[in-house]
Amino acid sequence: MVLTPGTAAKRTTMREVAALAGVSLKTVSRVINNESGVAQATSQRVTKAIDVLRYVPDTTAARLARGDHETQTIALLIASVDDPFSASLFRGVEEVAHTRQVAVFAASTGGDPEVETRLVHAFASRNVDGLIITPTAQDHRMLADFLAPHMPCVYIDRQPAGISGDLVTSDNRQAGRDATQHLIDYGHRRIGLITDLQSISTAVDRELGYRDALAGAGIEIDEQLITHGAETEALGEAAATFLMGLDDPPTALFAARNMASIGAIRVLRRLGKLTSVALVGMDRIELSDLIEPPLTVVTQDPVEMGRLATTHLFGRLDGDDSPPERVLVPTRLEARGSGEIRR
Amino acid sequence: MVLTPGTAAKRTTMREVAALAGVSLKTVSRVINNESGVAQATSQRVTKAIDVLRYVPDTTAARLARGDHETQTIALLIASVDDPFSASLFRGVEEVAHTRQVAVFAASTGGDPEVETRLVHAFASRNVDGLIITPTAQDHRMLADFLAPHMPCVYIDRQPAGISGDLVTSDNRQAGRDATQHLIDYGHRRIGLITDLQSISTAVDRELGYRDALAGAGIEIDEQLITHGAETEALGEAAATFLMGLDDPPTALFAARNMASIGAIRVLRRLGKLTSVALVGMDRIELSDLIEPPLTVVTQDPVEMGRLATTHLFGRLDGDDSPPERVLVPTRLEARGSGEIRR
DNA sequence: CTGAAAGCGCTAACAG
DNA sequence: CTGTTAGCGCTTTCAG
Repeated sequence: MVLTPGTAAKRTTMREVAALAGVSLKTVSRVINNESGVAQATSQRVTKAIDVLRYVPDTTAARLARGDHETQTIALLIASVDDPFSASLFRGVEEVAHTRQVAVFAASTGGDPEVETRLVHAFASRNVDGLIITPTAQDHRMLADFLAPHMPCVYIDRQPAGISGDLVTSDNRQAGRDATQHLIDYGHRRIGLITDLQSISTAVDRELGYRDALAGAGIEIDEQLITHGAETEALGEAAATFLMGLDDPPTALFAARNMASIGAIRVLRRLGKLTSVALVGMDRIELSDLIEPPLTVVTQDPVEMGRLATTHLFGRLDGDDSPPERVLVPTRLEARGSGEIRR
Repeated sequence: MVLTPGTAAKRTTMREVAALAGVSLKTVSRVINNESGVAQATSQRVTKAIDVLRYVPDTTAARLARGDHETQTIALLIASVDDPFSASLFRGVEEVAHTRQVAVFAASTGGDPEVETRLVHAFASRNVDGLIITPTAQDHRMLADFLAPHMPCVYIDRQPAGISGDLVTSDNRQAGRDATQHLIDYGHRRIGLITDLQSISTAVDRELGYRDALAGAGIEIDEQLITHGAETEALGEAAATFLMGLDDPPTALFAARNMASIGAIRVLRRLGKLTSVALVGMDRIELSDLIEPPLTVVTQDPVEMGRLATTHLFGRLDGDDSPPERVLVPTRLEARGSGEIRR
């Protein structure tokens, strides 16, 4: 069967269905919406006409007519739809959204505040019921102010700058503490930290956890061992290279971001130090259990984060007007080898 | 700054803006749409009112009024938003969609025909301008028939069963040929094939390529060496275990799917045969260059596939009504170690 | 330069 | 059980 591809066609309207079925508009409306009180025969004539004309109701017009302000649509703004962590957030969001028949627009901000703003406006004018956003480094006061009266927004993964809205995030400080403590437990005192931009709340929190653990163990902090800005694999490599090139290099590394972890592995492998320098990475990374030694990581649960954020958003849509809430999702250290190398 | 979360609120309407600015509806409409012929002063009063009321135009109503049938929205149905290959398709789609200010709904079918059908209907009634679908194994005649008059659809990755619509796919047969020929070149004659369900066109094509190469080399095909259904990592493992357990086991494996590749690696590693049995995998897999030996793969270019499909879809939306087209995207064999183990 | 009237595709409220 | 009227938020005529 070969179909003509069919360009943007004019849609069949309810009026045409009514005409073909020989009934009024309202009757068609009734059968579409399963309203009671339509005779079997009439209903069947209408259904037939719908089939013949391949009629698809215009929910958009229905919503308008109903004076209903819900579009059953939400938008998700993430770093990139292509990034495994973000994609898992999406998965969780989708799971919960589907239970409500809510469709989700997803888009990548690429961490660019301008893109983020443009996307928020684009989705707002499309009447999404709410938003879930991984905020960029920008000050979010303007954006939140813009959204506040119109539509609920739940932030996910990162704390937005300058405001306090609903937030679902990992317990990043604890993650940093756990990773660092684990390395301390294996005898390390010079632990290099490879983390993201300081404008990103997760990076800040993980660093705080790192500092907590060192302070708790009475280890003086060497600021030289703390690097920032490992946004990409390449920058992670650069940071690891820098650290390992120090006069008194660290005996262990905590790579506090998935990309940074991969960069660190590459550098250690290149230097032949994969089995002598301890490494704790972050996030689940495909195949990281098959390298030698398998990578010890602190994992987050992005799917659950997505679920929680969406549930929260729906709560707001259902009228929950309690103060903004902060949901902390626990992380887990998974010891698999690379983090258990003694000094 | 603490904001009241703000539940689903009633939006400001154009009428209210007009009232506040002391002008008519139409004047507000004019400034919103940048129509010429509005006095500076008037325009400014309106802009002010818009700001004060935080008015966001309802594009949905605008479209309805305009009799415009484009919503600047498309839908993407993929296996899972969480799967790396699918996510990259999405990335490509997004890239092109954004150049047109088109928003994209994305959703996972999970390979379930019922879910797929439900999603198609859900998006159709939301008036998406078009669809991009990775078809499930189902017969697509019904679905295509349903869509044909209303909205263009481009299939991506897999050939839909029973119909011939626009399709963007990798040259899977060539991929299968390349992988197999590569192993033959390294002296192998017993090559195990781990591939997906036979209802999936990509799996069938890769198998055809496998058969082509063997036939071309005059090697008789041992049907025992051909396994199907490796949809998941676990099933990939099962297949590899089965193959390696044969009386006369293969000396090389072609794992024709990303998940299958990972499963095969695990099995070979477990058997201590990672360096003695040659392995060619499929698709880019994070860290697969860091295992020992690094994984040789045939890679696809999903981002480019996403771009092409979207460009194609927009072509249809712009009135291109030429016959359905099949776009083949080349694949590339990347030799990195595991595939260059001689018999 | 600005406004009033009509109507997009649909549903609500009320009739019959 | 079914139809009529009005109107959602906006844009298009077409007049001022």
